[in-house]
Amino acid sequence: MRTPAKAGESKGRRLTKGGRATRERIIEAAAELMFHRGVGGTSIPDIQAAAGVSASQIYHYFGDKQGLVLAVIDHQTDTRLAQQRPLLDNLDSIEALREWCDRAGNRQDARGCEGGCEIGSLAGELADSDQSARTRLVSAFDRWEGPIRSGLARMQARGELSERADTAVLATALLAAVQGGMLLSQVRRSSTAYRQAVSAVIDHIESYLVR
Amino acid sequence: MRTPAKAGESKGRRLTKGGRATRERIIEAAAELMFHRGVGGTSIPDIQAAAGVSASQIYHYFGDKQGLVLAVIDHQTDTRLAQQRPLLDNLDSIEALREWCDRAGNRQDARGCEGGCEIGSLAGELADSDQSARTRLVSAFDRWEGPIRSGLARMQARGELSERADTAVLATALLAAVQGGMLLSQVRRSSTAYRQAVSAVIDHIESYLVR
DNA sequence: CCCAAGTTGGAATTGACATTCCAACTACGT
DNA sequence: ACGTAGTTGGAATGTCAATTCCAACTTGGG
Repeated sequence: MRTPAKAGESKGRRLTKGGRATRERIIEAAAELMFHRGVGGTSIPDIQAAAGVSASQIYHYFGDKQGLVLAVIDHQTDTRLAQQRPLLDNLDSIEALREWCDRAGNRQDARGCEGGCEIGSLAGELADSDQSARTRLVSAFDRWEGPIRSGLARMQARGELSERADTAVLATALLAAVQGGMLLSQVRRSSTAYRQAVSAVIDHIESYLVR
Repeated sequence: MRTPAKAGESKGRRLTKGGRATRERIIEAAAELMFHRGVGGTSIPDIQAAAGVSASQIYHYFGDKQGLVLAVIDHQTDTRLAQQRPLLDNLDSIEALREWCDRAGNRQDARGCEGGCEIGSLAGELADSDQSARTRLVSAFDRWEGPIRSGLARMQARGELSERADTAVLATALLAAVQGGMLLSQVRRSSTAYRQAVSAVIDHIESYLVR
């Protein structure tokens, strides 16, 4: 017996090929707008115009604005992580860590340091106001931090990283440096702070290298 | 010859004792609300109710909502920095750094990890949408980072910190760790990430200690 | 005491936004 | 081909926010 599946929840929902495409188009347009103007600064009419759809379509596929926001969080998480692979899955050397961080810095420069981290921005705006959004953001950060920790753990298992190193803590510290660095860069319109913050933490990780 | 001073700009403006009090009351109520609900989530009517003033008073003292937001940024910056003194002005030992960071962590716990950094939250929301807000946020972060760097520089001048240490970079890294750590803590509702992130950077600074 | 300037209340205006509704249209399995 | 279910357009609704206005009240200096 299938759950009735309220409108807007894609689970168990039947979508035609066109429907799926429309749904995607809406999410992408919304993600883009929300990244640049914030969730609160992005209205449904804005999204309608950007995606070229009517209001009823948005409500048909997402139920309400909050539903759309949740979908945007998941979409940004998937997209961002996919973008970082395969680097993200091979962070098991200092060079790999530096390369990975450097890529994000270049990306930030490429867009003139406008906007910070796609996930971090959503987090700052939604963490306190939307409980279900916060939950998804928790898992977004977990999905991000996991591969970092795994890479460090592999280095440690191979004996390259001292046993004294707490890979979980180091992974958290690096993710925090990325987030904080991005925020400072966004405000200062220069990727320098990001690069310095991240580099300092990697230097610290490097200090745990064996021999 | 005095500039005409448009309404809402306090410079050169004549305020009675009561006027100044009202102005302060509005800023404080607005700061509180904006911290909890975000700038976009805080309406003028909300502020009216919280401060116990009428709409005309807000517009009389600040011109428009943006003017009020700018005042809130400055207020939060002043308040936050004042709150951290005298610790902030004496960050010239590893213990002092740890103590200072620890205080912020306890503060975060005390409020159940709701809300992140007062300045960082404003930064995330306003950096891309309000140019003049961004400018003030730049100076807010500079006023914050300055004392950190000064403390480190003093340690270095005293010969406690290696010449190889770049105090400016380390100060930026620490501030970024604070910001990123606060964001993660806010999302995860646990100060652990903040403490770990900040602790890792201080460990790194410690590695530059001479002998 | 008297006026100019500062302060306040509260209603009115204007516009936008989230959301709903329903009628028309289309795809697809049987 | 047929009908159910999915899809779409676009107008209508109700709410609420930002801002303006103006008249009345207070204060402080001369």
